[in-house]
Amino acid sequence: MLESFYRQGIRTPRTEMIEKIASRLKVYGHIEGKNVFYWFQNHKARQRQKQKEHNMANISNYLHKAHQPVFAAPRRNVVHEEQV
Amino acid sequence: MLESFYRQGIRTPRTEMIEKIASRLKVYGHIEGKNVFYWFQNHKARQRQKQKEHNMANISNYLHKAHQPVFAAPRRNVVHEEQV
DNA sequence: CTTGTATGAATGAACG
DNA sequence: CGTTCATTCATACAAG
Repeated sequence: MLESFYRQGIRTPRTEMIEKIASRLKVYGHIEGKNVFYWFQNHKARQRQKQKEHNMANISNYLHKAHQPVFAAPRRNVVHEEQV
Repeated sequence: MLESFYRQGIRTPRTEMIEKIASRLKVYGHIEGKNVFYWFQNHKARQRQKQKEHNMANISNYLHKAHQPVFAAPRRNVVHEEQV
């Protein structure tokens, strides 16, 4: 249920929403508002973390295997070539 | 130690007090004034949050379960309506 | 049993 | 000040 809310775009629900969700979850056990709050906090953070690691992996992969320079700006009038 | 200060009523200490506390805490590690400052700021904020959730829980409880024929809710300091 | 991992909780730091 | 973010701690559980 929490994940469905998350998928619907809810990231950092307001206290009101939190309490509403918590009250619906209470049928399954002792759920408090702060539990819901922590869930969203953690889920968002870990989603970001995952995304970050994913990007890092891609970049790393790219730097090691790839062929084209990453930030290759069109060169013009290069007079003296330097080693980088 | 910080909590004892807090319990004694210190909420937003002045720079002078902050530095005094920080200097006493330095024996335990690299404590700076801003660390003490953040501590009081966070502690106060989270104390309020807790209180807020407590109130919300009561309200929620009231709205959902306690359908006693009460006509007036003689509550004061109900932090229920916020921005819309 | 130990090792790895998922997750709730907590807290320092910082933003708007 | 209220809220959000990043990081860490602690624990439960799974894999080996």
